[in-house]
Amino acid sequence: MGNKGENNRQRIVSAADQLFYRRGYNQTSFRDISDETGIPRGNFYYYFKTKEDILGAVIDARVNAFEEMLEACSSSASDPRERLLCFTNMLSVSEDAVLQAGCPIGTLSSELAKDDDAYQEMSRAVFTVIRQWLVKQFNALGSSSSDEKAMDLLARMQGVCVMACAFDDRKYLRRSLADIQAWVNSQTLS
Amino acid sequence: MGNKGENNRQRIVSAADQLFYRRGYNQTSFRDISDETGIPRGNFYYYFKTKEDILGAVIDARVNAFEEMLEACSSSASDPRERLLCFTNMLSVSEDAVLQAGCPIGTLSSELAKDDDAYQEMSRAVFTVIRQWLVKQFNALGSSSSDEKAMDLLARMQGVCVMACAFDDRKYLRRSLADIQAWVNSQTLS
DNA sequence: GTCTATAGCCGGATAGAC
DNA sequence: GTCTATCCGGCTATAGAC
Repeated sequence: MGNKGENNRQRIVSAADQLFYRRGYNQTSFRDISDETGIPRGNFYYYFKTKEDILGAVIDARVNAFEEMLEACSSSASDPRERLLCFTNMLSVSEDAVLQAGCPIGTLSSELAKDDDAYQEMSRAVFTVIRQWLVKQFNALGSSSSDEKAMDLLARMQGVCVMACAFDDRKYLRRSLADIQAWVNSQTLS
Repeated sequence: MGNKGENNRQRIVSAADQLFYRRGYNQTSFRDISDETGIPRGNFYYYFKTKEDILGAVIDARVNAFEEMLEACSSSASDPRERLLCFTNMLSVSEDAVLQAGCPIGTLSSELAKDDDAYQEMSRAVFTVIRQWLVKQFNALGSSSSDEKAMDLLARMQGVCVMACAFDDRKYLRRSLADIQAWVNSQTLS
């Protein structure tokens, strides 16, 4: 009952997470994950039944990571606008990664939409966690149609990621984040 | 000197175009294109040296198709706002496809960003054609910072495509297109 | 639990007959 | 120009020793 196995499992998920982001799910092979972790290819099947199962574990890990991040934003301020700014600031913290590979959630979702349908529903979970948290913040601001605003904010950030990555344009990314944050600040507390 | 060869070449590019859109570039095999066209796999190498060359031809075809489409929008109206609305209406015309596979330009760009760098620059060409046309229209409206507005409009449309596809949400897509078009209409002719 | 070897399949690419 | 047969390598997945 040692937890060495759990360590290895986590290391596989963590490496797969990074690789799925930087190369894409379909373009990441077991060999890549093996090279990254030093764990032999054959061992993966002790922890996971299929590659799809690894994808599921990666998505679970991302859901957890975003839940923690959103919780941290919730804790960092009581003003919902401040919380929303904390969330959008992700685009600044991850600037280099966004320019190179886009948004991890958006690009995975777009990729999986072209594979089997079951995959796409898995990836939607990450968006859903964020969407619901955003709805809470807009509700706290007394907004009408909070879900629409949540979707609008998500869409705006996704669009900025797509374009910033497509043109590898750091200035555009920074300007657009500033625009988004100005919009958030304009959301009045009724 | 028959043009039968040119026909086959076009049929390959056309089938590849569709498949790259619906399944992704990396997930489309020569076998897929062969099944779709009835042209044997081996023949592809008479028309193209590598799969990458087929990608190049597909991107060229898309550039041409968008140039024609934008030209049609230019011809359809003299009011730049009307022209911009004509362009954004693409999201309505391609509703089903967008819900299933996202934006053909954006998703290809995101996919290729994770492959070799050279690929990504190829795919940027399609965005660039549209971007320049949009700048012209905003200039005609007397806008300041037309390029920023062009990028903002593109980003907004990209974001809507990502989210509409992720949630397979037709209502959201329609509402967001209406929002975008309202924004276009609010761009005053100075 | 860990590791090696390998099966079985499919990918892009090539050779060469017609 | 068209088509078939095939090479070679990489992929996921499995078998089985330790």
